[in-house]
Amino acid sequence: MGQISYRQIKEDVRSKVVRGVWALGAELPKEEDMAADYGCARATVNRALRELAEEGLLERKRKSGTRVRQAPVRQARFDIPLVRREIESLGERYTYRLLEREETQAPAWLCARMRLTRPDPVLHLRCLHVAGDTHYQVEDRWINLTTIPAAREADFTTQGPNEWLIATIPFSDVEIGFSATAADADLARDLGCALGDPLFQGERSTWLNDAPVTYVRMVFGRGYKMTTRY
Amino acid sequence: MGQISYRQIKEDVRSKVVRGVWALGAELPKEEDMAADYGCARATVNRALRELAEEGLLERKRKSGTRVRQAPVRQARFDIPLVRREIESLGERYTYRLLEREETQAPAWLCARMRLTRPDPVLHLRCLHVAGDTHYQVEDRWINLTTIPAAREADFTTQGPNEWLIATIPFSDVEIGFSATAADADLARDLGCALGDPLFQGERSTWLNDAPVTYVRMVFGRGYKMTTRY
DNA sequence: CAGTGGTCTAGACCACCCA
DNA sequence: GGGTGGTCTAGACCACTGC
Repeated sequence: MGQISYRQIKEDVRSKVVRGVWALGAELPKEEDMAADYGCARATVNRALRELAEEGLLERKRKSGTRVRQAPVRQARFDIPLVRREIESLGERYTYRLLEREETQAPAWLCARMRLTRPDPVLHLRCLHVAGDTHYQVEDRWINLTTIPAAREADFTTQGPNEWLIATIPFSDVEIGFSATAADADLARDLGCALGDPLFQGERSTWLNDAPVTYVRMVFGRGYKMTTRY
Repeated sequence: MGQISYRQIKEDVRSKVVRGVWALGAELPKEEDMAADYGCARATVNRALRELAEEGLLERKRKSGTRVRQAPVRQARFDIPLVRREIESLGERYTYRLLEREETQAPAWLCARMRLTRPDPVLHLRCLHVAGDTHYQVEDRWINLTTIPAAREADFTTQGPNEWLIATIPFSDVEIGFSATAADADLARDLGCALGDPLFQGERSTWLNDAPVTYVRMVFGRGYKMTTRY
């Protein structure tokens, strides 16, 4: 007879919840008893239950025990891949183009986004990522030159700033947000859509130990949908 | 002297990566050696490294060892709370209104979304979630009456279908997606925005062991942004 | 204060996978 | 084939928290 794995226990518990054996809010046996039932060590049950709790299915408290969450926390995990990889994994040819490059001082709205107290010098890049013939994403990138002076010397005409940054700078904190926006004249031109079209956009600010690194606004072509399953 | 915890090891490793002690792509010592360095059991190091790998910072392979990911997988986790809780946590008063209710057969596009082979009978609800005075979200809900016949008897005039479903039906599989859409006449009226305004929307399909449960389209009021940090 | 989960240990065997 | 991570065990002590 083989040992039971924590994965099997996870599946078994999940199934019992889904089948209604354990209703929402119901209390599960304590780890020790479950270990005896499964004929395994408590640590094995512990790992299974701990991971299910992390996934949001269970709720655990010392002393009071383990119960099925009343309102399962529905948390979604999205992979945020490199645009290039995303496009290549679609089977399309990836093309990159630098549209604009300027050195300037951080405008007020950017100071707010990057939590700057002074208008630091920044490198502003505007890039286009193309999938096959489709204009896939416009990347509006702002790099803090006080934190990352090396960005001044980098060549962004063949490699996107995202890839350069990832390969060069580690980061410690990230703030990310998704929303809808209307295509302005620039976006309509660069993404090949109509003025005012609704577009999906992501914004991300990155810090390295409180030092502001970069802010990026990624606007996707019409009809883009960010999906996941679990 | 106290024992070292797996959390401390996680922080230490994270810090070494961020400080560049271990560069991107670099190989870490093997678990056994690290355990000796930290003066703890291998299982403790294992848990720390395993979790860091799960978070996307490290990459582990049997035989070849543990290395720092070249392109840290940037995965974002979003909590998908109940609208009511989301609004209440903003300190606003939550109001709910049922706008429309009809029993019908699943149209073709819905069959595709819910992976139906036949046009099952469905309950279609259109609801409004209000935060204070602001029209926060329009919920377009379709419940499969073959899978969930009890929905026919449920009263959705005071409680939103989302809350009812969560309290009533477990689920096993979820597909979720976010995108941008333009306000049509109905949305403009219900959300109090202009025709054609760009709106952020989420869609979610849910199954219970391959049985289609529900599909929902949630369209948020102007300017909504879904954010997270890590 | 007592019960339950949280974590650590020391050791073992196994599975995978690169060389 | 051998090295590395993956997992399990049996036992221990601890930390939190409801009673």
